[in-house]
Amino acid sequence: MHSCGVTNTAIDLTRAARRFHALSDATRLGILQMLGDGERCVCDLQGDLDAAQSRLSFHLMALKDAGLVTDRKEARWSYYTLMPDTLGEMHDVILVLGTEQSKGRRLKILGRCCG
Amino acid sequence: MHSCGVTNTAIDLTRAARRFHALSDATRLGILQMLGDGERCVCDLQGDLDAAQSRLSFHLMALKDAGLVTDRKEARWSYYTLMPDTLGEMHDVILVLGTEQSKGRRLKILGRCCG
DNA sequence: CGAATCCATCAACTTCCACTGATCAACGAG
DNA sequence: CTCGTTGATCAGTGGAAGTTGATGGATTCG
Repeated sequence: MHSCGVTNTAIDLTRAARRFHALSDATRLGILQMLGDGERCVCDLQGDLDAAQSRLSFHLMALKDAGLVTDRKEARWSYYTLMPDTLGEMHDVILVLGTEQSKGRRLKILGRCCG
Repeated sequence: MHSCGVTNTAIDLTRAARRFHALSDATRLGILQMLGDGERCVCDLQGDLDAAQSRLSFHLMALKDAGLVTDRKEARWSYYTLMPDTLGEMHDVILVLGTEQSKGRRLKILGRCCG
């Protein structure tokens, strides 16, 4: 699946583009950052990100469509969580992008990782 | 700078968003993929990506603005090259996003990487 | 039940992107 | 010098994406 094994892998560019689009907004990145600490309900995010409710809902939907988060309803609240595997896939796409054929460059990008 | 060391690092979300935006288009990802094999002139890309010249120019500009590629002029031609460090930074942003405070989750995303 | 909270959804509007076709500057070749 | 090639840039256009404010459904609490 997604490992640092960076195989040849013909990437689905359209799919990847859609996902990167989900990351191309500061509000959405802010949401992901908060979710990095664990599950959050919308009202929490609303307070911390100082965003109108409908705006937040819009961005959460975008993240959900991209497969970057999931939601869960409990009582009145909707809780959102990261889907770490998707971030993992995207991380791999970036690695592959910089490297395709050249193993040498790959290691350079990886830095001291996977050394 | 960008290493798998994934430090705390307050990320500049706006800057990151702008960069991810550059990756949010299949044509641009295609360009990056081709540049993974090494420097290319615009006319090469044009042939292989089957894109109109002004369209290509537009996307190359977007990639350049995002710091993902550089260009070099020689005679009649413009040659474009990847800037691997920028891809490296973005790769780190993704890692940090999934992790912020939680070291445990970080390792999970990294998979077998960084042991 | 009635009031309040949480959140998704909708319509209206604005802003931003991507694409096309045209033009133009730079360069090299004949 | 003239012509063909390379590629940047520009104006115009259609459509997608983001924002706001309002509405309504679901749920909880008094």
